[in-house]
Amino acid sequence: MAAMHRSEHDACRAWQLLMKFFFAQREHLPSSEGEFDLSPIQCHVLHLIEPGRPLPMSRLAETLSCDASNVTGLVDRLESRGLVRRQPSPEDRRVKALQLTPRGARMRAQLLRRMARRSLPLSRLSRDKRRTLVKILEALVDEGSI
Amino acid sequence: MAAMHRSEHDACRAWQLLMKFFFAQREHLPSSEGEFDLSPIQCHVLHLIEPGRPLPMSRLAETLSCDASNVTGLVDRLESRGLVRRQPSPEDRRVKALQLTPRGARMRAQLLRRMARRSLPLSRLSRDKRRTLVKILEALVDEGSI
DNA sequence: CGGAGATACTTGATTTTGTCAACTATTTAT
DNA sequence: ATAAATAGTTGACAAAATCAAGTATCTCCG
Repeated sequence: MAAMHRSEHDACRAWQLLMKFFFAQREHLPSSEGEFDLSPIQCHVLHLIEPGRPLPMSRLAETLSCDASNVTGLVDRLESRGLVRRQPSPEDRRVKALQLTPRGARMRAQLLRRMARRSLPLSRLSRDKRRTLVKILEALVDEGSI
Repeated sequence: MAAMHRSEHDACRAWQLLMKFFFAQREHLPSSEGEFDLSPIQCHVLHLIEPGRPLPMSRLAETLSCDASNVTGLVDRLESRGLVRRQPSPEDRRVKALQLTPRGARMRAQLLRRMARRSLPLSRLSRDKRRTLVKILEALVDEGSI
């Protein structure tokens, strides 16, 4: 620890903080407020499927860094609640793309609104910090290359 | 979505990016490289127990925003691997404080070193950005108040 | 002092997440 | 045309998470 370079130390610290934030944030997730009955992961999946932008299951597995069979299970549960639909792709009949049902889209919108609301840790940041954070994270997640 | 204020939009985006980063990160976790046989959560718990700083199980449950019984299970598994010890507190005989065993401390150190080195996305950031990120996350997680 | 209520942790039942290996169907590449 | 790769599913199972109920201990108040 003492022998750690400054840059290493920062990377390490950033990792720890991100993990802490991840867990801390679950407390504020709509899931724990009863009105939705969604787990944190289900919330995240709903967030990842943008309305009108079908998402192949394989891409979801990639984004979640998990096994494809896990995605099958996640989607099974979301589908059984009528939030998501599997749509077979015309170009490649192996792939099934995920689409929000109208109910799923409504739920997602509610979710986003709820997460953005006041008094959550994120909204307590100054505007500048929030914009800076977004920029740094965009670089990290490397969304530009998609 | 269209009706969302700019600040809400940023908070929302930051939330999505943080979640994405969290999942992307798991791919690079030591757990998935075989040499340790620890799940991401076990890594995080190990990270949270600082050597020489016994951590009451209730505080761990708080930090993880989860039920106490979940912590019991997590600690059971870590204890059975000889990484962690439950130490009954002398002042309050209800609480059990978690301590790293020598083996646990070694594992934790390795973990930190490994997390800092690796070609993680984090190390691609400039030094300045990394420092800024750490500062903003500290504000988010509100560690100052501890 | 003594009991009421709060707190820390455990146990048992149950659901959800997550992994792996094996399988089907389809596509790509040789 | 065949072989190899890819997308998804299934089944078996471990790990993570929740809830309700229970034990032990502590705190506080009359």
